[in-house]
Amino acid sequence: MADDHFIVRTGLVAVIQAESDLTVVAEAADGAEAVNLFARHRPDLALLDLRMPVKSGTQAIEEIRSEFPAARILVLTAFSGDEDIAKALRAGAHGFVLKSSTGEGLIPAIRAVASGDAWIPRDVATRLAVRQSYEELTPREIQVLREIARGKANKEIAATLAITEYTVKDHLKSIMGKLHVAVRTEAVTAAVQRGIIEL
Amino acid sequence: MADDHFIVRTGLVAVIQAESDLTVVAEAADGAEAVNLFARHRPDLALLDLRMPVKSGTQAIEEIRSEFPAARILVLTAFSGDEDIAKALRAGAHGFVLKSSTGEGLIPAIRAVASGDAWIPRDVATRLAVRQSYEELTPREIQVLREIARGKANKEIAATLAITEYTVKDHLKSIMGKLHVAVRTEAVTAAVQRGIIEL
DNA sequence: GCCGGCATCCCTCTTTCGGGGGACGGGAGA
DNA sequence: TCTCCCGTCCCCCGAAAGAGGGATGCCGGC
Repeated sequence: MADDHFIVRTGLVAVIQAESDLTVVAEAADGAEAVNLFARHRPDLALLDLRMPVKSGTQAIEEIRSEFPAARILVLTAFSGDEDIAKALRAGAHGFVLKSSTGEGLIPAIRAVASGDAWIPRDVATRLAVRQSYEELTPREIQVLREIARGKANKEIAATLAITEYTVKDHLKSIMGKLHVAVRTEAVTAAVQRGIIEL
Repeated sequence: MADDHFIVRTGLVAVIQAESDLTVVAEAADGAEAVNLFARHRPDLALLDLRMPVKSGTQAIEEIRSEFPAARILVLTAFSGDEDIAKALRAGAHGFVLKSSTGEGLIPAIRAVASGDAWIPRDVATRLAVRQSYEELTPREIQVLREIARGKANKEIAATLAITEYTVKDHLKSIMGKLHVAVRTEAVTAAVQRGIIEL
């Protein structure tokens, strides 16, 4: 089980240990630790937070799955832009639990994922459907978007990325088209809400 | 003790009950419940999350302090824009604990605040100092800023707020001046980071 | 071998922003 | 009272931004 908040880990342990057939075999505070501990303990299931220092939950999932293809992985997510969830799914997660859920939400998810089923709450599934209404941004576009979020003008972005202002404007056209927005400011807020970039 | 996440509440209870001289007398899942339970139980200390549904932590603090001026209040905050922290302080909080902190961070804070001292971690104090480097936005300015965050053009904002475009531009000038930024997009990101607006 | 997506460059034109100034009524406080 | 801040309106002007076109080279998949 991995989460960077000590309080949350304590809560999870308390909830899980209350079930006679469930045991927490190891606790990690970041993604890298999670990967190491998984290899050492080979648990029936990994419960991972997505936002963690050192190595993100998504990265941890990828590494665990590449080394142990049979690993069962349940993601614990708080606010989570849809982008994070989609990435975690692509990385190989089998289920999601929202941090706001009660023990009655968590325990069945653990049992389901451990026994080989998937577990995707309806609202998470809905957000994934919404997510599909826009296309994926290319790495270059995300790079440009990050600069825009920092308040840079097209000319400045062109200078830092060593391209012309024309190209920056083209990327921006593409970004706004994909996100279905008309101005750069909204492109930034939409991207933040979807978890494409962070502030 | 109040937090909207069941898992967090469970963790807090576990950590606090482990101390022989500390007891959790009541748990609330939102701000309104927190105010009610405080009035019923009159605890030595209230441990409150800032971001809660129904009624925010800050509102809860205000109401508790206005009814029970001697109430001792410790705030539990996760990421927290500086604005939230400053508001909580003005509302009458006596201390702050970061959600990432361990039991060794939480317990001394509880004891300190309960016994009448303040408890402000160094990094929180630093952020407050940073916060003072910009002036407070007026209600009208925040209203304009919210529209800007939604991607509205000055002309559109003027229409929805029933003022002229000149006035919108003037507010925007003032906003950018106060936040020390040069373009509207950066004004939005700066305001979000500081907790002045949300997305 | 062709097609699509990515990244790049280029041009034009209209609209919007952003910065500078000036002005006024109203309310809160020294 | 006088002053400061808020909210409002107004003007000018240069610099961005956004929308429309067209064009090239490269890579990977069918």
